[in-house]
Amino acid sequence: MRIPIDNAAAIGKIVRASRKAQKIRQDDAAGSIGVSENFLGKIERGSESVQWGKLFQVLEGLGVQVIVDVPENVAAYLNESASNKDKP
Amino acid sequence: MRIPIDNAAAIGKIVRASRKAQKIRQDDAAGSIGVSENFLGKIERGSESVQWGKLFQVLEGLGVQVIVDVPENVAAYLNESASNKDKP
DNA sequence: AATAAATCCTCGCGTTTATGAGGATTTTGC
DNA sequence: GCAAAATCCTCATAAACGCGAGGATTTATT
Repeated sequence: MRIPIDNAAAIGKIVRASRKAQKIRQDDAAGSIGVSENFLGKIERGSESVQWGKLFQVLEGLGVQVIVDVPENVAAYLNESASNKDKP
Repeated sequence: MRIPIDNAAAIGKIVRASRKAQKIRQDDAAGSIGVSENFLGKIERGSESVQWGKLFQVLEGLGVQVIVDVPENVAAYLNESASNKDKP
């Protein structure tokens, strides 16, 4: 099930729902993922000032896959300088 | 074009490619988005310690849509306590 | 090759984070 | 409605951030 993230805080609801779907407490989830309970709570409440790396770690730990949608022409600029033969 | 993010640092390549596809310099992109050039560079280089809110702001500014993929059963736990009639 | 442009990196500074522990407050189960 | 559990919030501290400015290094242009 794919869900678009419209604002930074929206990721919190995803995290909470994912955790609850697995029937585990904040406390335990935080512990097994390797962050503090306080921090996980902050994420779930929609704090935007959390570190990306740690947030990603939580998403991974809860089985949430992150996907980005970019314009087609961006593809030509990925693989930085790996024989960029299609750049206009 | 949808691209899965496998590790926190991978978002950097997306940001850089998106910026280059628009042919704007770090300097200008950073300015118009409202962050420092230094910070945008950090993101593009894959720093994981940047704040989620600011990273999201940059993604938005560059037209990168963020999507998450969660297990189906998570849906029942979104809309926190809005008549959750389908929770097992 | 040489110059100019763009990106990267370091430094110091003020501010903010993440954590742990403790106690409120809310939610859940009986 | 009560008691227990879960979540939230506050506080203090060490650590790390984000910014600005300056100079290196890389990449582009002629």
